[in-house]
Amino acid sequence: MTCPQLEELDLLHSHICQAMGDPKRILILYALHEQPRHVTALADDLGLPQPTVSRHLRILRQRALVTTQRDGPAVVYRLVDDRMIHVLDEMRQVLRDVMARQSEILS
Amino acid sequence: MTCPQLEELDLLHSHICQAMGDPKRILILYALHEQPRHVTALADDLGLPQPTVSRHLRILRQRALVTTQRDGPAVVYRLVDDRMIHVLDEMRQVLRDVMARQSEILS
DNA sequence: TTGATGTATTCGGATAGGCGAATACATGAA
DNA sequence: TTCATGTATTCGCCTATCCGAATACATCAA
Repeated sequence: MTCPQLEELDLLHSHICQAMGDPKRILILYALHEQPRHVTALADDLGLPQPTVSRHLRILRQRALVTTQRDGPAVVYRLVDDRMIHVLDEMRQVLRDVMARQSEILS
Repeated sequence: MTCPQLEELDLLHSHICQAMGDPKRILILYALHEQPRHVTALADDLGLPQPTVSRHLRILRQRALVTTQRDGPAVVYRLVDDRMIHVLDEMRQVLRDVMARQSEILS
């Protein structure tokens, strides 16, 4: 890499964005913000297959966005930091504003 | 898609995250926040090849994160909305906090 | 129209990411 | 230990992403 500014923190930063760069993972994050949940509960609530949810959760855990806690044979997933939801909300709001401005221009 | 909650806005939302999910694009966004720039200036300042920067800029433009303005044969790129930088900063801060908490636990 | 400058695209190859289906693994109760 | 429940992983396949290198395209001045 010839770009000296690409340091470790930048990589981690982009990893976090990447982790949120899948619509199903965004749904999972919002669902866990609403309430920590077992994998199966999450799968049922979102209408997704359990292995799919489990795979996405692994990614979110590797990126330190969610954490786990055993509950008998089940595993409870919860957000590590609720501020990430705030970040997502802000992003969503900016997106909405930009879209609104664009449709103003087009009309 | 069997998941009814996966609507258009969710897709756009994840597209934005995805757009920021590359370290070079994060650098580009911060550089443009500092100052709008030509493609070549951006490439020089970041130490990246011009075609690479151009390709990344196209992605950022398609996702409505940056906008363009001709300046003779050159093209000036600028951020559509500076709040996206604020979002990135917040994300970075949360990341830092989480990392700090983890190293506390490990020590 | 030609040349200089600046920008965008194409091509090919390598890598990563996503999914369904099947299956392996872990935990606790009986 | 055995079973039931819940979770994680593997496999094969397909698609998406990224890059370097080369090249095409756009704009303006002369």
